[in-house]
Amino acid sequence: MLIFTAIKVKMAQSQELAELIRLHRKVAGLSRIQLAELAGVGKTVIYDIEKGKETIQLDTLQKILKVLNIKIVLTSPLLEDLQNSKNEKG
Amino acid sequence: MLIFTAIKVKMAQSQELAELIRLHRKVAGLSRIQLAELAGVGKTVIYDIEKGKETIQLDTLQKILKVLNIKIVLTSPLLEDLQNSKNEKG
DNA sequence: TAATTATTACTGCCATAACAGCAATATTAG
DNA sequence: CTAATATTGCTGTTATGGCAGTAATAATTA
Repeated sequence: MLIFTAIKVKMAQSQELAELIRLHRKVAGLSRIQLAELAGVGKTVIYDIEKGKETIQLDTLQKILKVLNIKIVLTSPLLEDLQNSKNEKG
Repeated sequence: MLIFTAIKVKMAQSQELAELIRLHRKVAGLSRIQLAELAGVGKTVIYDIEKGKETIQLDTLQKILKVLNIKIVLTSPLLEDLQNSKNEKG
């Protein structure tokens, strides 16, 4: 488990999707095939993503992220404003 | 600008991508064509997304989100642990 | 109201994402 | 070490996402 220590720093900063997936998969103790089966996608997609492909489809990515317990959060100034004005009421 | 008030609640909860994009586009005062041109994608994609298509490609989505100033953040228990142990050092 | 312009909805075509299958490369057991 | 197993890397094929062009609809103006 120590092997990952090196990756950690890089990971947390870069947010590179490829390494994010790879790290989570490794920590979960899954092979690409296992992850693919759990996510209900082909094994090639896992390979592609970890190779850095950015043109994968959103729903495919979501299936994979779900298995790895990774959440996608969308934020924006507008959304934060809405969130605030909701608490304050208007 | 009040017209959006109704959407707000639904929006903030559902995080539905379609409405998220649509709202941001409207607030920015952009037509689909304008948004498409700014993002460097075809107009059809905007139409598809706002229609609820989930099989768009990640890079295409990112181009659009960038124009609308929406950020994608990925979170997970593992990532939070790494973040914490980084501050405490080990 | 009709005419004009802008925006949105739809369709066929082409490039390619996702797939299955196979080759190459670790990893483990004897 | 070799054999057996697991994992990863790669390729050809196929279904489809993204595109340009067009039709339909909505908004604007006279």
